[in-house]
Parts: sequence; C-alpha cells; structure tokens
Amino acid sequence: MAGSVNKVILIGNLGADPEVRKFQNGGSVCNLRIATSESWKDKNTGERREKTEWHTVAIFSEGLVRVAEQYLKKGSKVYIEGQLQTRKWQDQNGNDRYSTEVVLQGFNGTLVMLDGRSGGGSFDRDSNRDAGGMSERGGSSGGQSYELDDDIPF
Amino acid sequence: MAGSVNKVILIGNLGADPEVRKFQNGGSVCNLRIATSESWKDKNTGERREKTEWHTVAIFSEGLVRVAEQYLKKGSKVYIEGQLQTRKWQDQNGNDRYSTEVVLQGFNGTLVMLDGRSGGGSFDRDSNRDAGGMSERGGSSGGQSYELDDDIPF
Amino acid sequence: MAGSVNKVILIGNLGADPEVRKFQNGGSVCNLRIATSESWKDKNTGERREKTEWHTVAIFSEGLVRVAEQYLKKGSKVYIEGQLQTRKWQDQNGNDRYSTEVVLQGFNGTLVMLDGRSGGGSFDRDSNRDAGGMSERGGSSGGQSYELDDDIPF
Amino acid sequence: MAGSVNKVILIGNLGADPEVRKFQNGGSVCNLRIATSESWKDKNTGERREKTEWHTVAIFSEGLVRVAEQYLKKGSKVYIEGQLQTRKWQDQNGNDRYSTEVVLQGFNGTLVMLDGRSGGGSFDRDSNRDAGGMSERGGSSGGQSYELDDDIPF
DNA sequence: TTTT
DNA sequence: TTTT
Repeated sequence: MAGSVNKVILIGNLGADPEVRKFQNGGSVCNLRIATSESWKDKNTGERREKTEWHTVAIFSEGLVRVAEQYLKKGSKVYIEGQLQTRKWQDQNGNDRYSTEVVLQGFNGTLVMLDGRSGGGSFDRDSNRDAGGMSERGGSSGGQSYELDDDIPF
Repeated sequence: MAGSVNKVILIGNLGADPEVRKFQNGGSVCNLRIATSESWKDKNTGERREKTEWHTVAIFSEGLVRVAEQYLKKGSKVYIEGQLQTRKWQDQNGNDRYSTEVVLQGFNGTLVMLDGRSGGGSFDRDSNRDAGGMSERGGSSGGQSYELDDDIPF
Repeated sequence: MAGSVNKVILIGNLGADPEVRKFQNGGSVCNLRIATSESWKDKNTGERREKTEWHTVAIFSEGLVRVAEQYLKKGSKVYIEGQLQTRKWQDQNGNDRYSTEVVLQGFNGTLVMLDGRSGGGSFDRDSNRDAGGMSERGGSSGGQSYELDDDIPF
Repeated sequence: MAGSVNKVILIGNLGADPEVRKFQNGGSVCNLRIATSESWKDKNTGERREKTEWHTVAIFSEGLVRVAEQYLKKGSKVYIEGQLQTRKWQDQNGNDRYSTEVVLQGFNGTLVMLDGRSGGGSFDRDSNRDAGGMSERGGSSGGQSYELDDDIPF
C-alpha cells in the first residue's frame, strides 16, 4: 500500500537512564522509557486524579543513539517523534507475545531535548538543517551510515 | 505531572469492519484495525519491499463510536488522532500481558474519513466547529454525555 | 467541505510577554510571539548558521487566555497546538493585507508549558482530563463559556 | 537556539493545478493552494455554517516537486507535512509585506496522496523507506541532490 | 520508573 | 523579540 501515515509525538520525562545495546553487525539500539501523564478533577469526588502512561521508545538511528546516550538521563524531558511498531516475540513457554514501541529509525524520527539545563538541542534523523550539530545521512534500512559534526554546539 | 504530550496520528485503511461492544453502563467502545504501510527498495537486492503495520484503535467517545459504526467499513481510509495507551491484562494462565492501543476518548481524539465515496466527513471529539455535524460535549472520564446534530451534512 | 485537517505544532520560546486585549463583548484574545529556530553547518564555508522563525499565536479560548496571561512571560518555552488562519485587513491606504496566525480557539488548541521553573502545566481547550486544573467547555464560535477549577495544581 | 519544533500538518484539496517555477541555478519550487474547511451549526440561528481556509504550500525538495508536478492536479486530496515560514518582500510601493507559507524543503516535508484514483502514494523528503518509489537524499540547503527510482509503484 |  |  502507500498513502499512509504512522506518526507518534510524545513529550515526557525519562523514567530511567537510556539503555544502549550493541548488535554484532555494529548497529545499536537505544531504549528509553518515557512517562506522559494527565491529571483531572474527578466529577464525583472532586478529587484531583492523575494517570501516567509509560512508553517504550527504540532508537535505531546511529546519530540519535549517540545523542540519547550522551545527553539524556533519568528525568530528562524530551520531545520524540517516531513511528508505532509492534514486535512479535516468543516468551519462555513458546507463546506468541507482542510489544509495541515508538521507533525512531532510518529517517523516521526526531529527538528534541527540552531541559533547561542541558540547553535543549534539536536532533533530526536527517538533514544538516534543523539539527543541533548532528547530521545523519543514510542508507538501506539494514545499515545506516552517518557522520558527526565535530562540535556539539549547545 | 503535566507538561506532557501523548499523540498518535495515523492515516490508513481498515482491515475489517468496525467492532462495537456495549458496556452495561450504557457506554460502548468501537475497535478498529488499521493498516499503515511503507515500501522501499532493498539496497542489496534492488527489490521493492513493503512492510505493513497493524494498529488497534479503541474509540470510547460516543459520537465517534456512532460515526465509525455508521460510516466506516473494511477498506475505508481514515485519519485518526488519539493517544497511546497500554492496557494490562491476564491471560488464561494468569500471566500479565500488555496491549497497546490508540485510544480516542473524552476530548482526545479526531476521526476524519478520507474516502472519496462517503465524501469525507470530519469528526472531532468536541466542538461544533470542525465537526461535520456531530458535536460532543462531556463529562467525567467515566461517563460521556453527548448530543447529536440532526443532520449529517456530508 | 470536510475531510480536512489543519494543525500546527510549535515548540519555542516567547519573544515578549503575552499581550491580552479585551473585546467589548467580554471576550479576549491573547497574542504570543514565538520563536523557533534551526541551526546547521554550511557545507561550503563550514560555518555554523542559524535561522529563527517568528510565529504569531492568537489564543481565543478563555481558559487558555488566562493561563497564558498568568503563567507565560518573555522567554517561556511552550508547546502550542493550533490551526493556521489567514486574516485579511486593510492598511491605512486601503490596500488588502493578509496576516497568518496560529489560532487556538474553541476546542482547537493546546498549550503546554515546558519550563522547568513554572513546573510545566498542560492545558487543553477542553476536557477535564489532560488539563492541569483548567477545564473549558463551550459554545458557539462567537461566545465561549468556561469554568475554572479552584486550584491550579502545579 | 535549538530545542524547538515547527510543524504543520494539513489534509485538504488542491484549489488549482500545481505551479512549478524553475530557478536559474537548476532548482525549482512547486506551489500548491490547499483548502481545509470546517463546518459547524450556528448556536443562534441553527444554520449550518462553513469556513474554508486557504494555504499556500511551497515545495523545494526536488523529488517532491516532481511528484507534485506529475501526480497532483486541481481537486487532488493530499496530506502535507512541512514547516511554517514567513517571507518578507516589497510591494510596488516599497512597503514591507509578509507572506506565510507551509514549506517542504531539505528533509523537512512529507507529501502523501490520498486520492482513491491515483492509488495514494506516500512520498517523503528522504529515505527510501516510507516512500512509494521516490528517494531523496541530499545536501546543503542550497543544493539538493536526488535520485529517482525507476518505477513508481502505485 | 519520570515529572509537578 | 526568544533560546542555547
């Protein structure tokens, strides 16, 4: 098919430091746990209530993995733009299980740091515009190439 | 917390007719299965490849449930805006399982029909602006109220 | 028509304090000037370059006007979701002029404060979910009604 | 700066055929006029009212220019993702004038055709994923390079 | 497990 | 006119 759009936009805080795992082929993935929450006043009790939603983010873009690894930590506030993907896997009993993640890979993905402290860099899966010193360019879905600017200017 | 955003935007086609289930309390939920896909040319083989992602959408807003029920069917193309939510449930063995859905509820959610045939109405969780004849107004998270305009103008 | 979407998402900083003007009918509008910028490394000179874009935001939703008035100031970082609108007006010579703004009105609009200091409340045009203590409900495009929770919980 | 987001999402119909202008340096721009509209029921008169908003889109990405030129025409329904930009220019009297456009350039921009007839291709500023046969890769902000897949598979 |  |  085509004519479709699959986009997730999150602003939230990291519940833990980023976790990076390396693959044998040289690639890597960075997982983030991001909390978004909403609060409202219960119409019946008048109490304020709050609900937190936890999201798993998987970053495959090399440049963004390095940015996340270097600049993000537990508590960081970020803007994330990625795609919804559901992975199928087998648990120890051989049962099919599914996990849904927000994936930043290839050219699909944006990461913007929103913390006052760190300054707030903006990183894009691509382009040397709109990026805060990080430029990614690349190739087939199975093998990213990338280049890193010398300086991270924020 | 607060200061967070949780938004999913999908454009895709329904893989099946909408499924509506009624609750005892008078509410209802409408589930949609929506496919988004992307295609690319394999850098190594030169072949065109395609990957389809399936999304489960859960509509709790009364007005949108009725719209979906009446106007959508297998194959319909829609624009959906909702929130990511992960539900926890127990399988028959008592193991924790998780399902992630795109939820349209309360005022969080927009549904736009993109099929040429039906004309392409636009429905919003709210407002009597931006809606194609459907207006929803409502209440606590546990009990929607709503009102329906007499005419559906598309 | 229908079957259309008109959405603008901005994250940026206020270049000046919010400006609120009252209308005779009791309504009001709050204007924000928001800067977004991007930087990149010039391929030819190797210099880092930056371009800032200025956006005019017009908030008509009563609740959001009050939030902006009370909590935002020059320098504040915000997430804004609204609609693109172009207004026609006459200059002093009677020539037609056009101004394009990002409009938050009725139920179309979200404002999220992203500053660490102020805490980062999330305000929505609607709903008593997803709002940080502010709930808006309302009427015809020419006359908002609203209600304010007693406490602003952030 | 950085830490900012500037994103416009439109779904609407072309009010006229795309207009392409070539630059001396070999580049080109494609302008689209896109209508979005909303309708609502006047609370006072009970009449259904409708308001159409017209947007000017400027596509600078070479690949997307060609797609627009080849596949879009008056009446086509599209999904557009771009950035808000305001240009300053002088009118014949030397007065400063401003025009705000939705710009797709470099890697910022997505175009998805939503018409049933043409099939509905999805084109991205980049990537050979997520694109329906069109791949763009490129360079400095002042000079796009690009490559075209042989087949347009929709 | 975050944040306020 | 913001921010880093």
